[in-house]
Amino acid sequence: MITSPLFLKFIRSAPDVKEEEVTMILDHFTILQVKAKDHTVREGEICKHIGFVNKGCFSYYTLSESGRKSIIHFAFEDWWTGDLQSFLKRQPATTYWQALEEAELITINRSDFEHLCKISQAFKYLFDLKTQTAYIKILNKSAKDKSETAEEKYLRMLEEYPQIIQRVPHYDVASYLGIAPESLSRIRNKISK
Amino acid sequence: MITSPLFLKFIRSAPDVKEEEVTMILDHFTILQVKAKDHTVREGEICKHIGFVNKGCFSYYTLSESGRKSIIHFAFEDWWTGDLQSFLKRQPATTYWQALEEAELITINRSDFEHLCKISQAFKYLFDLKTQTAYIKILNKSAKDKSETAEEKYLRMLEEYPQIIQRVPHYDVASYLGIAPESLSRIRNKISK
DNA sequence: GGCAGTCATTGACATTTGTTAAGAAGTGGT
DNA sequence: ACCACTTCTTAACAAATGTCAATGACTGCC
Repeated sequence: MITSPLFLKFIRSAPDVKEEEVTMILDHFTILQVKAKDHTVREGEICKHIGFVNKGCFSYYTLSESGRKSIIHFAFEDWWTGDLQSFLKRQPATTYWQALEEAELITINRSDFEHLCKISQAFKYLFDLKTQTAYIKILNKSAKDKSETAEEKYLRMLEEYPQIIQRVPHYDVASYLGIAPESLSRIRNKISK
Repeated sequence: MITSPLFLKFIRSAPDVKEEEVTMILDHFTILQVKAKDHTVREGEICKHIGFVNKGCFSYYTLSESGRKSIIHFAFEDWWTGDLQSFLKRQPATTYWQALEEAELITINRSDFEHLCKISQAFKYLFDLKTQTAYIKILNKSAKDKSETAEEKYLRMLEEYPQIIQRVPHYDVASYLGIAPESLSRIRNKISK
């Protein structure tokens, strides 16, 4: 039985959800311990489960043809992990998901997910809302990424996710910002003065 | 009564949808003619309706504090328009939506939308799927935008949306690519050789 | 037809960022 | 404690992009 307060809070945030339904939802999930640097999804594989980050943090990225890593985003506590396209459509994944620290995921597999969506209005609601919110967020981010300089992006990141620079290797932060690690160093140096 | 083949095709793409339900869905929509350069949404306003682009094309963008325009994307035939966050949450919009050509929208207002989602499983399904697909698309795009040069982004845009460069002012294309109009000119000049 | 305004292009120059290489600092394993 | 390895930083130079200014093409209006 899942007891994570973080996850419980998330489930109970659905409108008018009864404890009976909460319990039923929880029953569909499993705890998964992930070691630092392990991948939970790799390109080409079918993503078998999505997971709620109860502890730790993940990066998700793509590799270009030339082998260049491009970090799309990080997932900290309270976020979901997994290649959505691969999970939902049972297609090969196009992204990698890697734990940057020892982590704990609260996971659900594809068939349990489908079943749960059918029997729980609350869970379906939460999932669709999460997708909607994430979509709106990345649209806004996309606009800012186009108009800001690297330094402005870095400062905005510090405001929005001050934990990133502490918990994530700087070369991954640089990739997330779309710049070279050396450029990030320069920017940090300039700011510290 | 809406007769647009494009819109009908979209509605009928829902699984197991009967003609009765299709008719009911259509009844919730209204045709809106939009003149070139008119805005359907402005920052600060509540977005009253979302619209299916039956004809024409739109740009949607944000204005930074310094007044700088930043094009998030374009919407051609078969896309939806409207500030989703504003529409769904009844909050002031953060984006502008502008017709770049004379256009025709098939629109629905907020309360009809809510009603329709409740009475039509098919419509709710189509809307959530559209959001999901758009989300996945922009995630993939976000990754590429970070790792590609401006020239690569321009070439990719030409492959994915060859119509853009014909139908949209180049300074808007440049903004969409996140570069200065002069840089776009240079890239086009270089490629044409 | 002429005029004003907008848009795309070009060139010169400044600024930013990438690349390459080197070294310093930190980390983990034995 | 030592070594190997990774990460971060710095410097010098190259490449890409932004900025500013000027020009020509085009459009719509009177």
